[in-house]
Amino acid sequence: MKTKLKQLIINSLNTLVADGVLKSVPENIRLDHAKDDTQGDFATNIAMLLSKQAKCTPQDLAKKIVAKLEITDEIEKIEIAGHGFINFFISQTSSTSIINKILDQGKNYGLLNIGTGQRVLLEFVSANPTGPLHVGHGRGAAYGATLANLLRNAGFTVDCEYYVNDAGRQMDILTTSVYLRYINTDKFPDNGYQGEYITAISKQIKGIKKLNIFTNVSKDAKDGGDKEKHIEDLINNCKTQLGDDYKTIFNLAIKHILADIKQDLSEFGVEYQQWFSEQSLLDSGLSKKIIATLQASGHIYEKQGALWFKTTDFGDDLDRVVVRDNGVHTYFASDIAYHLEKFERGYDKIINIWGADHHGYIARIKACIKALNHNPDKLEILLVQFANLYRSGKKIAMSTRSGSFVTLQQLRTEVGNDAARFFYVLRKVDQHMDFDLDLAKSKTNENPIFYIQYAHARICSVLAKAQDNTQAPDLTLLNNAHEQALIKQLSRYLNIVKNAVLNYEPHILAYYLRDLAKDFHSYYNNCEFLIADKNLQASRLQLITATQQILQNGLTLLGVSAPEKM
RNA sequence: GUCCUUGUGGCUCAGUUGGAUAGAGCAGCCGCCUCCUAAGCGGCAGGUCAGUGGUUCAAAUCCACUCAAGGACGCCA
Repeated sequence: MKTKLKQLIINSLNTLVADGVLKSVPENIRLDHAKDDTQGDFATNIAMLLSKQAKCTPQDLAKKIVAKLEITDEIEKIEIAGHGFINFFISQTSSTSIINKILDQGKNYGLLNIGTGQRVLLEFVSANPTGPLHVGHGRGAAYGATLANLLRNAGFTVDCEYYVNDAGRQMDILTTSVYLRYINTDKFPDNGYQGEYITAISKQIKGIKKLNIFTNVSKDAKDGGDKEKHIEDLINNCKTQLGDDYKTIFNLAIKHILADIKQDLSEFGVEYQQWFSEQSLLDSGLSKKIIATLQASGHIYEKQGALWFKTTDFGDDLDRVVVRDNGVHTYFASDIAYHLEKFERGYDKIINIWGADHHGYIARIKACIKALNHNPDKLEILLVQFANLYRSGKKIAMSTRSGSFVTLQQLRTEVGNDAARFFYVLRKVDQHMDFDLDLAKSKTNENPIFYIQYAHARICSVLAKAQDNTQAPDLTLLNNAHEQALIKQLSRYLNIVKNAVLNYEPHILAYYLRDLAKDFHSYYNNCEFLIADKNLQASRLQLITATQQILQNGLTLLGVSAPEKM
């Protein structure tokens, strides 16, 4: 309908160009859904845009455009508003046709072909495997999974990937922490991982010697020493004294934690196609090879015993270290290799969803992509702001290291998967989010997810009670204000889904579903469906069945269930 | 100090990419179950869109500056 109208407008403009009124026709014509009934169904601002060119007032130009407009029977009337808007009123048979379209296509209604044939790599969460996921990760998980759904719905082939940081110092701290719990020392370091899950893992260790690894160790912070040095010494003792057993403990720890994370995400409806190990980049030598390549091409230089990437050549404000003077590769070195690897896998689009704290990394990652002769525009980095957690009106401080945090799993069991998925996605990602635990836990109607699901359940309930009706529906009977509002809302769905995916903004869909549910609840309270007039009943049931379908399709995209009963 | 994000009723947030009288939910007040699920509906009240200037037919939206909040700026991961 919209494209048809656009074509009619373009035709009209073209004849005006031929008549010498206009010089040229713009490529893009705005045709929006009007927000008010008095403004018709669609509105265009074209007359205002071109009035200067036509050297007349917007109103006069609008009149000329309308005069040249071919009237089809789908258009009921056309009005020119005071400012120069041209408002189109669509005939009823044409507007109700959306109902049949939705019913015909069912689950497939809303599929788009924007991304047909394009492959997307979507990386998200990628939390360090040093402990369970907490509520901050939950936001990235919900957003990423929903974005994947939207992209697939738009025709893209999407691979979701989790980058596992299973290399580096944090892994040593993890391993040492587990061992310290195993030997059950009372001298646990400040800088170790103190969560209870560490103790749980340590109980799985069997047949490894309990040694005193506190010999020749510098003081911890609480004794006036340096906590970094303290744990460094412990790690070294652990490694040298345990030998091969160290690796055993390491493997045990990471296996457990990863299994936990996978299960957690899976229960949250978040599935990955790939889990990419950082260690594999070191093992395969790819990391080393790339550094050599970059060194050969002059992008990496040596200073004070360390290797530096000249990211300033590509817009970064400082050069960055890739290999420390002790020979250890930095996290950044792995990241370069990882991203190169991603590019070489041949995706059309690479999307990273990062926590807002990684903001400083964008410039340097894009820099090395340029240095490696790839197109940095292929990589899109989306930042998700932190979710602050509030309990009893107070912000909860969280730290993985100290073990004081609310896990994603705790949140899920407290508020339920549906509410959690929806709540997370209800905010724009670049918006700081206050997650009020008490509010989310209180199962009242303050949570909009119940409102939407309730609308769906109500429709199911009505349809279940409806007896078989052989009467054919006559959609022209759907002419009261509630019905027209609902029909209009349904006709917005395609556009909503399109906007949500193009902008990577699932919240657009979330808000739409709430609006749709509102129109339905209003209809429900004002009109009866199961009535004596079987003809009208059949028509109304068609309308709410279409509504049910859209609610279902939309909720599915958001990863939320559409219950038949509540 | 440099960079990023944000600033919209008492609270939490939308605002279809520059459009028509700035919208929801919660909290407040007043109404609606003999009826398909009251987890619902209807109504009232509540705003100088942080501020100033600019761009144009039109600015919450774009530009500049100011103010305020949060974050990022390691040979950490």
